[in-house]
Amino acid sequence: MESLHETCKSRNILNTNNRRRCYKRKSIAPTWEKESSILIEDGYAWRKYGQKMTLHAKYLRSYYRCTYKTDQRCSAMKQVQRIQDDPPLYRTTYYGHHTCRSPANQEIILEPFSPSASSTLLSFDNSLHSKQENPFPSPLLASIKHDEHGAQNQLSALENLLLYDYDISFDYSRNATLLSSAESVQFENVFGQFGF
DNA sequence: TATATTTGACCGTA
DNA sequence: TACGGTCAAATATA
Repeated sequence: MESLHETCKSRNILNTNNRRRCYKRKSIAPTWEKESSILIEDGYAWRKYGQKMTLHAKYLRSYYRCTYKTDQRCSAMKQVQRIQDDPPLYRTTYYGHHTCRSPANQEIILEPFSPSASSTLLSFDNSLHSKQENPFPSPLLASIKHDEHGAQNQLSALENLLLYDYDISFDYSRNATLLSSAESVQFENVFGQFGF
């Protein structure tokens, strides 16, 4: 297989200092996508490598890749697009999976939910069939780690829900709602069960 | 000094 | 050819 560098050389495409650049663009489908009223810290180390104003968007789109992309060949990337101003709403799209083992993701400790935030919408791609394909633990699951005792059974039940092709909206009034299943089901006091 | 972000230009794809 | 994704030099920050 020809390397990118060799491809560039063979095509006479040069690099910096009067040289042109050559790179491959991703052609992969998003791993998953999330909309949130807050910019949730997902526990991974991201490095911003660009931002762009897109045609039909009112706000800049930011491009991030894993900090350990070069060190550990981690291919994870994400895009953050602000889609609404009031209330603030962001769409985060993830591409690829983290293959890095960094201090940041060996022990994921996330910020607690902001009480002022109204809701978080998680949407899972059809290709998402296992927990391992989730690019990072859900904020809910990560937060539950703080509760060392109990909640394991309930956690498993919720975890299973997360693995299905549902849109689940968690709000901070301690309710969780299935958004896209055939039946609209609301889980009362979900967070209460976990001691939130 | 090392690392991260900004920013304009380059490049691939539709 | 327009648009969006990426590069990399310049700049900012710790």
